[in-house]
Amino acid sequence: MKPSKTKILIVDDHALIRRGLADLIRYEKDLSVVGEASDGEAAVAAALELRPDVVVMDLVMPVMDGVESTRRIKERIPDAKVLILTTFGTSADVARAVAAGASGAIMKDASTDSQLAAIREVASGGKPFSPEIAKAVKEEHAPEFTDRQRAVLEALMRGLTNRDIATMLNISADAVKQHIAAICAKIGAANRVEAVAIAIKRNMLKF
Amino acid sequence: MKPSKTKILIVDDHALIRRGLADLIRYEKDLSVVGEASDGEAAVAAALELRPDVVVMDLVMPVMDGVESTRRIKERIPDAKVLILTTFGTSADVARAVAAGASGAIMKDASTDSQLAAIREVASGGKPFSPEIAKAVKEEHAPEFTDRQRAVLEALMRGLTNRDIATMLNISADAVKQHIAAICAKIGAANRVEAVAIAIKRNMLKF
DNA sequence: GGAAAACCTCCCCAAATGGGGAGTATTGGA
DNA sequence: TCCAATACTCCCCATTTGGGGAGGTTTTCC
Repeated sequence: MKPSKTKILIVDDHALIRRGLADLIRYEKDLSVVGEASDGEAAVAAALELRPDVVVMDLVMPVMDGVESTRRIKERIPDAKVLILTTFGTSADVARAVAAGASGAIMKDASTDSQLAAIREVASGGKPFSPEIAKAVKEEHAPEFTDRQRAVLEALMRGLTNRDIATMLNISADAVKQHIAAICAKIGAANRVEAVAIAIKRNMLKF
Repeated sequence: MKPSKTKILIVDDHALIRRGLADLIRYEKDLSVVGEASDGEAAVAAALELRPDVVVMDLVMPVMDGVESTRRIKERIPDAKVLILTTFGTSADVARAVAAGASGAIMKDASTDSQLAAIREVASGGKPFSPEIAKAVKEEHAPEFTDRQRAVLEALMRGLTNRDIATMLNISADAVKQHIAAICAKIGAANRVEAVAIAIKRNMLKF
């Protein structure tokens, strides 16, 4: 019996990405794809059944996203390592996925060599991060919004005025103004318009 | 000599997607990957050299995007068919790519079967579109912006005031207001804030 | 216990915005 | 040729906004 291969579960809603990754891993002697899943919920089920060493996980998926799926997998199988595969280095979701138990994150457009290296690194207990992601996480320093700020931002996105938002949240219009000022200060926007643009760009808002 | 295979050029900045697509095509007797490119500029050069029958083209890429690359390839090699491979069915870029000469468009998250079918269909002169894309293109009915409106929208996104934009474009602030009103009317936004949010969501703005 | 952060109230005021209306010029298609 | 669309000018006026400042509460963390 040869030394056992690292068992990998691939989770991505794009068949092409799954196929690319599987093909990439196929030629590696120490790695082996044991299963694939196309959404977060299926990933949890597959992980429970297949007991992979490493789960390569996309973030944006239907049914259940990568963050929630990571959380559930780590809850039930703490030994499984999760490597996030992301398109956007600037996403706050990466930080949330790490908080949920992910061991590392790599860009989808990184070289296949560095992707393989990242898989091996999480397998051996390391915490690999793409330079872009490390930079983004460090620089942005999680300028996370409070619940209130997020609620205001979502209302702004829908074109509501301060008065509308105030009514919706049962607070005064002045309070809304202060929330908006806090949001702008936090992300360096000149006004509500830029604030919404920046928040959407940085994936800080669901839509 | 067997009947010649359809020659395919793969253009995508994600190595995993290129690999997935190449692996997908490898097992098809009538199709053959003759080359790959990771950006729009390289795609033009590769197309000129390799003379592919079909170019499978991503839209979002560094250096030169898929729309411009499609335009240049069709200019020089009118016989080459371009099949757009897109993540977002709602993108106005798809409509622009078709205007630039693309023969069809398929979603990245479609089944591999339908992706292969789309490749064969463009090769034989057809115009395949994913149901989502056809629907989006039809429903949205191309609420395309004029150049002016796009310029204003991009300025709004950066948090500029009407006066700032007026100065930038060398027009009056009132003209800017009218452009904004036209934008809002076109996409059904209540004000500039929602307009920016909608435009970004629908991928009508580069950022 | 005290500082910090989040959240809220009210006030004032200047600037920005949005919604009218009224008119001119240019362009491109029916 | 005329109509529609685009693009611009100016005007008025009500509403919205941003930026102050000056309080108050609660929760959380050191």
